[in-house]
Amino acid sequence: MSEKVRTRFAPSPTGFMHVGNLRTALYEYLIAKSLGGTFVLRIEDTDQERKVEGAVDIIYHTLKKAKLFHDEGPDVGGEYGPYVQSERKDIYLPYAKQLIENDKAYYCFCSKERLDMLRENSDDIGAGYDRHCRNLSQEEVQEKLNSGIPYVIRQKMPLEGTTTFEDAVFGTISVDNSELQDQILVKADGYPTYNFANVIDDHTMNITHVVRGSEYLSSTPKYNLLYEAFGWQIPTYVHLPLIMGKNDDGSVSKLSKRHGATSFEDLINDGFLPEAIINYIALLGWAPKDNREMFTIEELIEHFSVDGISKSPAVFDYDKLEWFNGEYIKAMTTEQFADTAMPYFRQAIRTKELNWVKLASILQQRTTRLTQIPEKIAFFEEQPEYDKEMFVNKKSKTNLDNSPVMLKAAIEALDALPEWTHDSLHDSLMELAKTLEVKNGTVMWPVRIAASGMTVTPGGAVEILDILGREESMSRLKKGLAKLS
RNA sequence: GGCCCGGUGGUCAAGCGGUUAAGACACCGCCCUUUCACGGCGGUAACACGGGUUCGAUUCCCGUCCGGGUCACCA
Repeated sequence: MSEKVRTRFAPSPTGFMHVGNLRTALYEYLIAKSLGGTFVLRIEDTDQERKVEGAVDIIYHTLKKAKLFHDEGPDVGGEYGPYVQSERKDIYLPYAKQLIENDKAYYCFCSKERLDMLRENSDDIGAGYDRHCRNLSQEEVQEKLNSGIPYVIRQKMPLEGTTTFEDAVFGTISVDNSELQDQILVKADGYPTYNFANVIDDHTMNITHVVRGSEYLSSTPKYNLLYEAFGWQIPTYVHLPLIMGKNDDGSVSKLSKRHGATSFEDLINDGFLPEAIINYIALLGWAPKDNREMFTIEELIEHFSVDGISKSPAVFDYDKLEWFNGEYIKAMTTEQFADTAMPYFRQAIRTKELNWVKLASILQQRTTRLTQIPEKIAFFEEQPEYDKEMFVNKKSKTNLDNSPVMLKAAIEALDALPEWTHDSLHDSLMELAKTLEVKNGTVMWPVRIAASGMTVTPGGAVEILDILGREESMSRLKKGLAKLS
């Protein structure tokens, strides 16, 4: 019984990775790794109509960026392949036939039109299939088969009794069998449905823990019946609470586009770091024993356990994600930050050659999303038009009268500077404030405004002058003085 | 609508019969400070409701209400 733990991530290639899916993958990975097990990637592409070009690559790419490395899968191989359902097409039908022989499934020749009619004519939303073909005689079946009428294979649900299963998160759940529909196992095109393929694949791939969103909770009894029909060992079910989004009216519903970014790619494009995303979603529906919040993926493996998983749905909080992101940004070395921020620097600074590391150092502490960077530093490239009222600041005790005085004095002092460095600038301006007997802010404020044209800037006057360089700085300060006179 | 699941501050969440009901995000205030931010300190704010069980219920049971999920030849 002490078989090795195996979990699987089984996305269908739809073209993007919803954060809910990502979190499922994360937990599957964590369960496997924390128990010394194997994490498998399986592509569920049995719906030929919904195939999307390049979607599988997005899955590989996302998993890689999120550092959720699978041990087996279409791209890395493994002894339980193939790992793409469309390539396993031939293995499902024999199992379905076996079920038919054992009276656990049956051929159904009902047309789609008949099914549609059934639905339309029923006032009960949950009426479902009327089991029209359930009791066809062997001869009738053979006759229809021979005449080539398209068919599907349906599961024969017990008409009475209850089905009970254990879930590692939700506990014991029982459902009356009368609630269960004779669901389709094999579609008319010969492909298995998700529900059927899943059971066959999970069993043949030796999956021990079936981890998925709680939207599958209500179809789990059908799975159980299938496992029982085959006489297979039932896996450990781990159903995860759903990730919700907050609607404008305050209500919540399954996280979707209207709530904001919902896919990993969207989040990355919004300036979030993969590590921050992973860290945040790990805590959405799971809590460690202690109060810890910051976790690397390795630390998650160490601390994760199924009993920390919560039952109630969680609202995705972009604010908290952003906080995590800021923490991860601050934790970088300046060089690392300069490196990852470079594309955003380039977006704003096209012509000037600035000292990127210096720029990075003043930005790092105040960046919570990479996408904020360009607008914050655009003034280095080109000074915006600004109003002279910006020189007025109560806290720094500056106004339209003393600002030009301060500016003029600063220009003279800086002009006399033998070298243009952060320290020399700092000392010179501080000295100036002392000599003029004003508070530091009174000289710093006008200088910073003149240098940047902005009331809020990354870094103070000294940092900005330093990065701007002597020539550009002096030019801007003089322009500022002119504006005031 | 039937069935299933859930319900601790605005959000994520500890708690598992006796607590001043943690912590984090957000928000507010103060301090630091050449702006903003960072950082430090402090604050507002919660057990959905009604019955039981019990010496004692946020915790256990039942009902109500509210929320969510699910009822496809989609996954």
